[in-house]
Amino acid sequence: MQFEPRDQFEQRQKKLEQIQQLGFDPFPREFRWTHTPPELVHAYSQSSAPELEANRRDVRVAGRIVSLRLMGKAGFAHLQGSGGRIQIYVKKDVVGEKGFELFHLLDLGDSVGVRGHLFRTRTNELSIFVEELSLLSKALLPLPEKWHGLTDVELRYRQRYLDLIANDASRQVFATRARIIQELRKFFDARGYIEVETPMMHPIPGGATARPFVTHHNTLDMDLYLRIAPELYLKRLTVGGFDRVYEINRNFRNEGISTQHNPEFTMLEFYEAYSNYRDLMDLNENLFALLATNITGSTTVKYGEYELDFAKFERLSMREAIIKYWPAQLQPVPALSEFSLPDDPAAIARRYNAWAKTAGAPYAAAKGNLTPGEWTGLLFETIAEDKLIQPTILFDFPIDISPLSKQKADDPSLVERFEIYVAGMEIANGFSELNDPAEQERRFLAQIAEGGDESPKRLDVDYIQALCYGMPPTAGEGIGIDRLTMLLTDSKSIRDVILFPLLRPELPESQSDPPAADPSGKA
RNA sequence: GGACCGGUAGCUCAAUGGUAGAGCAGCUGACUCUUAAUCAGCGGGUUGCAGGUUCGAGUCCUGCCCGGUCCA
Repeated sequence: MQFEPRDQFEQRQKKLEQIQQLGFDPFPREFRWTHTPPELVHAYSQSSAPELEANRRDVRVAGRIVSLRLMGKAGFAHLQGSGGRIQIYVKKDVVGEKGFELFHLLDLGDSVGVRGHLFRTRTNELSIFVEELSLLSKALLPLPEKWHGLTDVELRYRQRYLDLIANDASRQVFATRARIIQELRKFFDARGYIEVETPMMHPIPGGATARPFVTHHNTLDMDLYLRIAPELYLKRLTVGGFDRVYEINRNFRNEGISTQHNPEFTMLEFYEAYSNYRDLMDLNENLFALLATNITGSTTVKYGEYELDFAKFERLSMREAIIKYWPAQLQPVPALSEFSLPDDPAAIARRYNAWAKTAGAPYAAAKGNLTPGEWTGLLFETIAEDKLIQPTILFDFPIDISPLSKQKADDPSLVERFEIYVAGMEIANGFSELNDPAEQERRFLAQIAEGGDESPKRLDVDYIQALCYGMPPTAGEGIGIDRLTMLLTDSKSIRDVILFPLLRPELPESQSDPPAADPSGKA
């Protein structure tokens, strides 16, 4: 075992041995504490020095040493734990010869426990007057610099534990993420939903259009796919009579990595029988306003340069969004009716692209031949998506890009589907679920016929069979938890809200070298 | 995949093509109310990797690795 910086690592190991020689266990098994550091700071913030002296408070506190000021026969340190820190004062007279020797052998980063009583220093800082000091765990490697913390983003992701120790803001993000998930559970539990867990390994990947990760089960000798979405299993449960179900769990998509994409990401999916997509739109407006208020204290949330207002959602059809954000320099603006004839979306795209080339605007680049609905979707992504900053419900999707949604009664080229966009990001996707097994089979077969990496290879007969037993009219939705957390924590990269985002592994050479004889002659 | 930016001590950062530095952390010593403790002294580098240009490269060129941002 040998890590950089070698000199400090060895120095700390030497101290560890000295601590053992004093008779202390450098890695004891437990410490009984009465308060966390932030609990004390909060509970006694108003207690004056005379009050604390008159009414002695005995406490036992554990934490990591994050600052250390030694002065001859006394010293101060700050203990950090549970997201707060408190100062301790250690005096040789009080802790004794051995206790003070231990204090001198401590380093920044060590975990310690103290027993003592509260007092205030001359500068009025609430502190613990230590009567007994225990080492709880020796840190053999030094912490990042105390003043600037850890700023190297690569190190923050690779060694998240250091980021969490050094950067309180990072700790806060993940604490907030946990509260968001708690709030979501409360919201759905209160509405009579039950939480379920469905398979992460699927024999046929389904429920989304994405390239899956493949793995293999040896005993059954079968390939399995890490799920790209839980959708088809959750809908089997609505067939089974779970009329309101939700699941919060990971999805896996074998695709690119960006500030908005991680190959594994967390999704909330929920299904509600006897409701349609309009009901879910209303539910979302309530949910987002409530979440924003409970998490940030207000329905208006700062995100980068924007003030997002979750109290009001704009509702736009996909076609309306394209028209609304159609470039002003390119006239005439297409009319709504121009999207309905089979050849027209492609024609609109051609006209847009011809202009985009000369204007240097984003290009609606199609891979292969697109159907009219695919053209409409592509036009939306190219022209409008990144303009949807304020919370927006985008609805009326083309059927061609919505294989699991129910058609609109008055226009079978469209489906009862919506997505929620905030800060130019897709946050949620919901629809009235297609529950006609014959129509679902036709759509699956069309997908398979189209081929490609992102299409299913086999018909999910089992799912069609489930629909044949009758699925009630149902509305369902998925909400991306990572992106939602980004919005509510003002984070601009998904990696800042995922504890351990996927990174390319470091070159192994640096740490696998056996320690050789030192050729430099130093030592 | 492409463009641009970055990688220097454990951490945070300097260094016209001309002797690789500072602060923090570390080590030795002093100090019984400090708090970015202070004071005196000391050690610490394959400048991401491999080539090239040059009398001389952290700096310029080429390739590669890792990361970031934007685009596809």
